[in-house]
Amino acid sequence: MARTFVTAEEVAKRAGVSRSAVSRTFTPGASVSKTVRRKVLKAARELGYRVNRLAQVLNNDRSNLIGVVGANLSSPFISKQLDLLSIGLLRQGKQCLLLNAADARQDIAPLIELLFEFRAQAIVVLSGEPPASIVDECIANGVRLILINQRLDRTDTNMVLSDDSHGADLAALRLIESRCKKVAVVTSGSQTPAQLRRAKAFTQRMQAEGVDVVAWSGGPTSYESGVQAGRELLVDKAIDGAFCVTDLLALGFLDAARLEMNRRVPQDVSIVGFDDIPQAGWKSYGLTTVAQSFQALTEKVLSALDSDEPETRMQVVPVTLVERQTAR
Amino acid sequence: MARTFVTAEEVAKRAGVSRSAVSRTFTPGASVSKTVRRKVLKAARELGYRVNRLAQVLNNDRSNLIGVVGANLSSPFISKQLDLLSIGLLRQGKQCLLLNAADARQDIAPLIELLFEFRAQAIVVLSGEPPASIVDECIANGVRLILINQRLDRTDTNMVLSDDSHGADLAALRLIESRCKKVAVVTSGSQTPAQLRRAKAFTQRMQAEGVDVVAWSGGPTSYESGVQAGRELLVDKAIDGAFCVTDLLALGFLDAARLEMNRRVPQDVSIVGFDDIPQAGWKSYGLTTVAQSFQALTEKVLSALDSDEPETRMQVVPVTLVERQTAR
DNA sequence: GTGAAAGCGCTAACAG
DNA sequence: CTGTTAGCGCTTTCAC
Repeated sequence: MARTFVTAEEVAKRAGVSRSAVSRTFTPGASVSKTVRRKVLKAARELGYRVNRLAQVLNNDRSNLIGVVGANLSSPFISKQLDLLSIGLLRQGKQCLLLNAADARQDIAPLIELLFEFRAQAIVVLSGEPPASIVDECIANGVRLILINQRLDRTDTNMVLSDDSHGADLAALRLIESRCKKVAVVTSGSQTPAQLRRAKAFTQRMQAEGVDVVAWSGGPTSYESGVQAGRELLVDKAIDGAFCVTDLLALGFLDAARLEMNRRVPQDVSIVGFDDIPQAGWKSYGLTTVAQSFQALTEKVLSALDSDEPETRMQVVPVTLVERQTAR
Repeated sequence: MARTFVTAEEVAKRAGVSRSAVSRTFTPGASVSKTVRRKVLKAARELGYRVNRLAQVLNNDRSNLIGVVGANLSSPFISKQLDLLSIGLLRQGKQCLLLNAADARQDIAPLIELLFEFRAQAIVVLSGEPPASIVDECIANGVRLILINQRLDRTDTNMVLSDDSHGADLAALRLIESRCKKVAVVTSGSQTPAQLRRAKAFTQRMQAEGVDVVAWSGGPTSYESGVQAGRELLVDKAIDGAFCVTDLLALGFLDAARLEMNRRVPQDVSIVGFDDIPQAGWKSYGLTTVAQSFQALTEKVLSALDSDEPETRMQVVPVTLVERQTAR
């Protein structure tokens, strides 16, 4: 079993040229004669040579490594983001170093530290909130930091986020249109900043309109938590509407309403979600929800990564209400 | 602004010791005196020093980088695998270099080449089939290759896969138990080897039992393709059972059956899926399905990565039938 | 236990 | 255009 990779030196020897000639052949804008180039490529092919990017970086200091940290990678929402992001990165010729925070409450600071050690050029945070000290260090070391759906109160970081408050407002207006008298707002126990923003904006609007709102919160951000919420809340026969700050919660709530608590949706209770994950569109659900544009979010992230000097610090991506069948 | 990272040399200077002392301090099994160590650590902290792993690798040649290539990263099945895998890797102190093949038909060879350039220690293939030449090169360069749910006809590669044929057999037996007379077997148009194995084993068993089987195939591996299959197949009133080689297909089929084709499930038609993705357990579905153990699959992969000399080349993970409500 | 010095594989600045 | 010569940041003999 051959152990070590072929080096440029070996290629040079075989091709009968200098090391630098080899290097140049594999450097985009270098000047090499056709003949030398051909000889080198031939030798390289025969030997199975590949540049060692790690060694390359040592000189360049452009690692092309983009750190991606996030938790809950199998949730429909996050996985979609990751999918689009990783495709885009590859297209930009960048590599994606993925660090899974395992669960959202875990401190992501150590992961970011690790990314420093790999000299990541930029770090994209899909979920979790980096402590201020880390943000400072990113800046100090020239590592670009991009936060998704995270709103930090500082102007020196890139943030791209969906318009949560407006989305929540759309949801509120829709439920008002349904003539709801008493609505629930359900969040998960992990109360991320985004969830909080949505719940708050929703509640404000509803109360402004004189509608009763009861808040529920608990469990992880999952289908099951939604079921639980439905089970507990719908004991109250007066509740005729619900805003679940996440589709996963909404889908669980919907199932609990119909299949356990014996409610007709939307006749007895109107339900609105947030995210527009694929499952929201499945025929058994047809969830009315506030759609985040995964595509748009990802594009903003990618362009922030690509530009040399990021002019925009906070980019808010618009959301839209997707009307399906769960709101009267 | 693109400030450069602090180097070991600077730390050495500040601590008043040699470079080597610094290096030793950050090398697990090295011999440094308490005092020197303390001085170094102090200086390092003050300066915000981090070892440069990239430079480290140049000497070590243990990059700790594990390449992961796959397509369809947002499908419930793949994303779950990736989630578990990335958590496990981190726990093993390895880093995950993620390359998204964008779509399954894309050749993954170039991605693997790229991984070579990064001197990945091992490569895990979540989906897609690497050409033989690439497999050879992995071996030649001492890069361990691990294929998930891929059955290559060679003994020099690590493969971990679910027991597809047995799973398909379980599905067949279950439908026979339902007294089905004419069943459909639905695969997606991308006909992966795994799908083919399932369909084949199922068909064989059914025909052996004298049951009529009609095959359907089309579209990507998605919910929508399942819907399409249901729509087209259930025009035939005689069909009273279906085996969808993937849960995503099964869920779509189920919805089409109930909501479009006016069938009661399981009374009129029994449906069995494969995978056991989270959605299969959602109350609106309650899909009877063959469960792959994501956990077990991942564990095998992780242990194959961890062991120095992989003894087992092909590891088959058992599957189980999860009885819910879609089979009579 | 410690420093000096020699690489790891590559790129870049500098003569020719 | 090409080879020679320095490094990039780190680890690792090897003497002391």
